Amino acid sequence: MKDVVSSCPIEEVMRVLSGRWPTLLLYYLKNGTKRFSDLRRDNPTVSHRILALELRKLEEAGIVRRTAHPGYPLRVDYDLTAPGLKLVPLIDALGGWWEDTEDDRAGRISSAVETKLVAAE
Amino acid sequence: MKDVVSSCPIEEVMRVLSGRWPTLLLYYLKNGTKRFSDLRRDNPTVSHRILALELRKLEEAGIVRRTAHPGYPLRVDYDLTAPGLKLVPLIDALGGWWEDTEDDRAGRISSAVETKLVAAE
DNA sequence: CCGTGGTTACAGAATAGTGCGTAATTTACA
DNA sequence: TGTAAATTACGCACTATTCTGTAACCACGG
Repeated sequence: MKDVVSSCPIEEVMRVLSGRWPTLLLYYLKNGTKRFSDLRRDNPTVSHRILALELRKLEEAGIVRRTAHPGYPLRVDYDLTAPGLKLVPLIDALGGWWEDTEDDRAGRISSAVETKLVAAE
Repeated sequence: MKDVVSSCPIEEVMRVLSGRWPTLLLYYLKNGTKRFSDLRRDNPTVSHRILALELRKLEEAGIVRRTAHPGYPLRVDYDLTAPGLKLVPLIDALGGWWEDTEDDRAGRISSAVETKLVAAE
């Protein structure tokens, strides 16, 4: 995949929010600080490797803050940065949109454009 | 992977918006109706195949409307449905968030904004 | 033959999951 | 008392799955 120097910020946002986990992690982190194992419990379908990678990606994007406490057993906290917190309502808005428009999207009654290949006879 | 019947709508939204193209297509379609070849021109890095697939995904999600005009040479129009139009400002908001929080995300100095990156170009 | 919108077939790239290893301290238990 | 096992947050190597791209083909009127 080429590294196009995208002109629009939307492309850049999606570079970090794309995928199944980023928004979910935002969702769980908005309730407050969580540890690695908490996040794994919150959503058991993500593998530890991917969770670590996704968290690092979010950290590098400045959305999540990682705090490693010295000593053993290791303890690492994750929480949202200020930008991360500001992002949450936007993500929620997307979820709201999905629900609000459910009928409209599913029904697809949008118009009388039923001109479907009338090649029949 | 398993098909977890995701409890939260956010996961479902991301299922359709994830990836590089969906939001970009939204972006181009918000200016009005476009044909397949227009969209290819708008954004030359997407392959023929992927564009067709992405458009179909968006159509199935009820975000984009496909209108095939009978006759040859083939002609197909794409435009946003009502839900799709409502989605646009939300996507824009994400872009705005990305720009607004740029210093904060990059600098990660959550209390003071000191050096603004001067993009000299 | 060309151009349009789309599909299929195959290949290669990207992404995700599994399982093992690590570190220092605590606990388990004969 | 000694030794083994658990804990926590990963990293690494390997495999499995999925995604994306390329190329070719179809339909048809001109």
